[in-house]
Amino acid sequence: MALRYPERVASGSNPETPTRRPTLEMVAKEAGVTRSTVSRVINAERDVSAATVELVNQAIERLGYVPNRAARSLASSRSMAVALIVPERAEWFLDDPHLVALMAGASRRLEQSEYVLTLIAGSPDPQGKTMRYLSSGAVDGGLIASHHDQHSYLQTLHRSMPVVFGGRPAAGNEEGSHFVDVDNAAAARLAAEHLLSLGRSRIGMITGPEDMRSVVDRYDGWRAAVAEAGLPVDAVEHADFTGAGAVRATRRLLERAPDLDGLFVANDIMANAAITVLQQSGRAVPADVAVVGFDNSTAATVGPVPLTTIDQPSIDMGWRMADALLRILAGEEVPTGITLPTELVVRDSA
Amino acid sequence: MALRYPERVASGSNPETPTRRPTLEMVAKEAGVTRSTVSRVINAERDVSAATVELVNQAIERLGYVPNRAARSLASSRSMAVALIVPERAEWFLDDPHLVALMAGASRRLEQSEYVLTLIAGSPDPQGKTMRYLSSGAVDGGLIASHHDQHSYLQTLHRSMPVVFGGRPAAGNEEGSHFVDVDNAAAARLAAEHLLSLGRSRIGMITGPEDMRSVVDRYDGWRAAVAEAGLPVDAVEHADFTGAGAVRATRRLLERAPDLDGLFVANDIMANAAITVLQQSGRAVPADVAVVGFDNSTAATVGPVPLTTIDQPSIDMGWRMADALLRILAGEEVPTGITLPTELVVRDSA
DNA sequence: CTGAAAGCGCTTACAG
DNA sequence: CTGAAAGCGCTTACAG
Repeated sequence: MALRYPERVASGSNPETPTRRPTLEMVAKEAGVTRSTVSRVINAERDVSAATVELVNQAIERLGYVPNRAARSLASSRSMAVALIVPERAEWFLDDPHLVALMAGASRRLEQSEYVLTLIAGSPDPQGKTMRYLSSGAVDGGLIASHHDQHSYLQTLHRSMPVVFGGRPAAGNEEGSHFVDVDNAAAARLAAEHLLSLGRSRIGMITGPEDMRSVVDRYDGWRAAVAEAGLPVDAVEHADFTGAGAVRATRRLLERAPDLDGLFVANDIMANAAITVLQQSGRAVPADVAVVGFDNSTAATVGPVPLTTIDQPSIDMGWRMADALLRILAGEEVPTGITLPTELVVRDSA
Repeated sequence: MALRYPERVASGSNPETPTRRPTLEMVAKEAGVTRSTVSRVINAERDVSAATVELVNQAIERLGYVPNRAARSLASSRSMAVALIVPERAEWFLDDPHLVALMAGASRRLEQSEYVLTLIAGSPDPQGKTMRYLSSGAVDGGLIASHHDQHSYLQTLHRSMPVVFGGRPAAGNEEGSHFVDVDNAAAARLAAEHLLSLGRSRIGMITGPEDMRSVVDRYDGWRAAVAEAGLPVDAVEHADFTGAGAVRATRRLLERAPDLDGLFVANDIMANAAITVLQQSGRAVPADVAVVGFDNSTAATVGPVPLTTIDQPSIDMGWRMADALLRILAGEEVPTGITLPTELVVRDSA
C-alpha cells in the first residue's frame, strides 16, 4: 500500500515513526478522564467542573489535538459546512462582480462561525454530482446565488435542508423558501425617474436573461416609470450580463432607436460596454445619451465614464444570506424574506 | 429535542413517518448481498460479478441511495475535498480578477472529479480556525492562491498534506512545494521591451505589494530591461493591486517623474486607474504616456482605453493547480513547478 | 467473487 | 458532574 499522506513521516523525524493525528481517546487518557468528558469540553457544554475543563484543555494543548471532522459529522449528523451554489459555469464569476460580492459577503459571515463554505459552481445536472453531493449529508444547508427560473429543482432542495436564496425564487415556488433580495422594481424605477428628471424622452433599457426574477423585476420597474411618463417603452434589448453581450445589444438598440437619449442598463459591466459603443457611434455620454447602471460594483469607477448607478449592497446581501442560514441552523425563527435597500449613486454618466 | 432537518417529514407524507436517508445496510438487504459487496460496487472495484453489480445498482436506484460522506471519509480517511486557500480578506476578490479566475479554473477542473472545493478566505491566523480546519482531516489537499511571503506558515502545510501554490512560494521554502506559475520576470521584460520599441525613454512602473514573489519578479524583469537600455529605473511606486491604491501611486509617480512617457503597471485594474489619473493630468494615452498592464483580465477591455497588456492564463493556472493536486492525490508523480506561457496583447494603450 | 468482523473517531442518551 | 456503552455509516484486510 502506498503511504497515505496523513500518516506521512514528518520531515526530520524517524522514518519508522509515522506521525499520527491524536484522537479523543488519547486526550482522554492524557487527561485521566473518559472520552465523554473530553467531548463535553470540546463542545463547550456546561456541567463540567472548571477543574476538569482545565485538565482537558491542557491535554488538548499538549497533544495538539484537533477533532476529526468526519467522525464528528458522522456521530452528530451535522457537517458544519454549508454550500454556496452558483448554478452557472464557473467562469461566469469573471463577468459578474455581484456574484463575487455575494460570495465574499457569505464567506466573511461564515468566517465568524464554526461553519465552512463549500463552493459548488457549474451548471448543475439535477441528476448529477451536485445533487448527489447535496444529498450526501455533506452540507447542513445551502446558499443559492443567481438561480434562473428553470433551475426549479433547486427549489426542492429546501425540503431536505435549509436553503437561502440570493434573490427571490421564481414565482409559484416561494412557500418556505428564504431569500435575501433588494426591491429590484423600485430600484429600476429610481433609475428611470432619474433619467426622466434629466429631461430625457427616449429612454431605452438593456436588460438581462429573461428567466431571472431580478431581471424581470428591473424591467417591470423601468417600464412602469417610463410608461407613466407617457413615453414609449419599446427600446429594449436583452443581453446576458456580460460586456460582449451588451456590445451587441447596444448596437441592435441604436439601429432601432437612433434617437435614444437615455439608457438604463441592468448591470455596471454592461453599462460600461454600452457607453463604449455609444461613444464609438459618435454619441457623447451623458450629453447625448445619459446612462444609468446597476450594482455600483467596482466596475462603476473603472470604465470609460464614471457610472451613475443603482447601489446594490451585494456584499451585505451575501453576509445576510449566510447569517440567515446560520440562524436557521441554530433553530432560530428567521423572516422568510429580507429586503435590503438600494440607492441611486450619481456620478458622471447621467 | 427539536426535529433535525435530515429527519424532517417529506411534504405530503405521513407526519408519523420521517424520511430517513437510505444506508448501505438497506441497499445490501434490498439486493440480497452484504455491505462489503455493495461497498465494492459503489467504489467501482473490479472482482465483482456483472450480475451482482447489476443487482446492487438496481437496489441503489430503487432506494435513491447516496453514500454518506462523513462515514466514507471516516472509514477511508480521505475526505474527497480540497481547500482553496485565499489568505486575504474575502473582499479582496472584488479587486482581483486574477484570483477569481484561479478559483474559476480550479472549480472547473474539480467539477470533473469526485472532489469538492472548500473555500477558505480571510487572512488566516496561524493558530486559528483555518489552520485547525486544515488539520482536522477535512480536506485531502490544498490550493493556495495569492500568498504573501509572511504567510510562511502556509508552507509548512505541505508536510501534512499535498499543496499546490498559485505562484512560486517565497525563496528558501521551495523544497517539495508544488506550484503553477508564469515567468513573471520574462513577462515584465516583454512589457518593458514593448515600451522601449515604441521609443519611450522615461519608463516608470507601478508595482504591487513587495512581499509577493510575483511582484518582485515583475519588478526585476522590468528593471533589467530598462537598465539594459541605459535608462533610469527610479520611476517606481508601490501599490496594492487595487484601483484606489493605483490612483495614489500614479499621482506620486507623476510628481517625481513628470516627464514620464511609458508606464508598466503590475495588473490591469491598476492600469485602468493609472490611465484615468494620467488623463486627468492632461496627458493622452498612449500619445503622451504609453501604458502596459498585466493579466489581460476582463478589466483590460472595459476601461478608459483598451489595454495593451500581458496575457496571463489565469483560468488555466487554476485548472492546472487543481489538476496537479488531483494527480498527486492519485499517487502520480507530478513535476514540482509548472510554468505557463505569457504573451503581449497589443491594444490601444501602448 | 463474496462474506464476517473489526474499526475509523467521534456523540449521545442513559445511569449514577 | 462523570462514566460505560451503543451507535453513526461506511471501508478494509482477512478468509474462504
